[in-house]
Amino acid sequence: MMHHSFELILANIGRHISLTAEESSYFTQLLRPGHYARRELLLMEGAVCTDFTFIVSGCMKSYLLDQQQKEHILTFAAPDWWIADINSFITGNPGNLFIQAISETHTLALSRRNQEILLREIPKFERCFRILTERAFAASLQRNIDAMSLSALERFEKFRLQYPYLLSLLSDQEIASYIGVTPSFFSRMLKKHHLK
Amino acid sequence: MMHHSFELILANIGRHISLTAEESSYFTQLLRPGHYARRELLLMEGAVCTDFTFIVSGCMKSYLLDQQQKEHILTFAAPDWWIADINSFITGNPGNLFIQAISETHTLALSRRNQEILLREIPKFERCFRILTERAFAASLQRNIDAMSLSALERFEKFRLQYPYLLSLLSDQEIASYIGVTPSFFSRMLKKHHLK
DNA sequence: CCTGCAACTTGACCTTGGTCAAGAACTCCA
DNA sequence: TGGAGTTCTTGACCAAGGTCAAGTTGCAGG
Repeated sequence: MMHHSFELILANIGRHISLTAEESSYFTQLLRPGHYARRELLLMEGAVCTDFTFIVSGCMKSYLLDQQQKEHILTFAAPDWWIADINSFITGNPGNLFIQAISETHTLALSRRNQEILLREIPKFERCFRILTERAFAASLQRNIDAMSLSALERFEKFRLQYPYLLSLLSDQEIASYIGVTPSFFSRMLKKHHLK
Repeated sequence: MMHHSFELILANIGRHISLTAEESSYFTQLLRPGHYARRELLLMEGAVCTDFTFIVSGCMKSYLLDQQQKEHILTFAAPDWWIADINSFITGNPGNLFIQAISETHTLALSRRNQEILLREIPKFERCFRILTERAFAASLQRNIDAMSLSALERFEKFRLQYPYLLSLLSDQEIASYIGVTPSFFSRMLKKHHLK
């Protein structure tokens, strides 16, 4: 069963580079399994994000609180995705994001220190992380584009087409926060367009 | 003088990895110098972005036109920065961004093909591009956060503090587009707050 | 030096989405 | 199974920022 829990992450990595059996086990032994209850925090504002975290099951979100303590969701992470406060992770400085479990979640964490060891011992992981980062970067740019050029309704339509799986896991508030509107406006919008 | 034109890019790379003299010259010979007049396009919507482009002097912007043909600026690139339509570059599909020179600009282009050769011949460049991408990714996430949690005025204040150098090169329309407001609102905002 | 276009400004009005507060509807355990 | 907290909905009102069009200013090229 130990073996079983690494299947998803090895498949994830295997999409970008191929590993021998030894390399795979070297890699997996650098991972730290974690378990979070619904609403449990993985990271708090002001803490240094020391881990790059892979979601095995469940779902997490990263968000920040603005000056008025309003929550703004930056990303969701479903199974087979990674989550971190990248800015804090790469600089080593305290971050301003919270990361929280939306439902009961199993994770595998790769610490900064272990990532360095991994990259030194198996340099082809550089390639893997480059590709993962490129994709996440492209997704983030697209979100900037959408925020600038689409209406709230269009952003929601796009979200539901792109992440139908997440829709069922999230509260309306969370979807509203992600697309960048208030819960009350979101509720009105759904009603007006008979989307619920 | 050939040598001189590579100093900036070698310093840029040198911030992340160290290269021998041979590696440096292997790298620079994979670069294609380019020159663009003010307003000249480096990339058009619908074209495949085949190059990762380094700005030696001058300034460029990437932008898209929305359904109503309104321009939205995604990024600026001053000297010592890279610019590309990352999504098109990594997928090889036609992109939806334009890249255009704001002033007369000298560039060094690394094509996708040459990047592959470079990564194969000198694998430590994987690390370099991973780090460059991570930083660009962190900047993009921060922009998402700012778009969600700051007012137009706050976004402008942040922009002028962060990129004072760009302020002098850009028209008000371009700044307005980048911070995500119309030129007329931007003009009113400056006046209201005595910012000009 | 002048002209013609591009950039900026401004007025009047409009739209999208926010605020605050109160009520209705879930749910999750004890 | 029955509260106690969430979450969702809704009304009345508000504010940030957009639209359109008409000036004005500025400046680059002939």
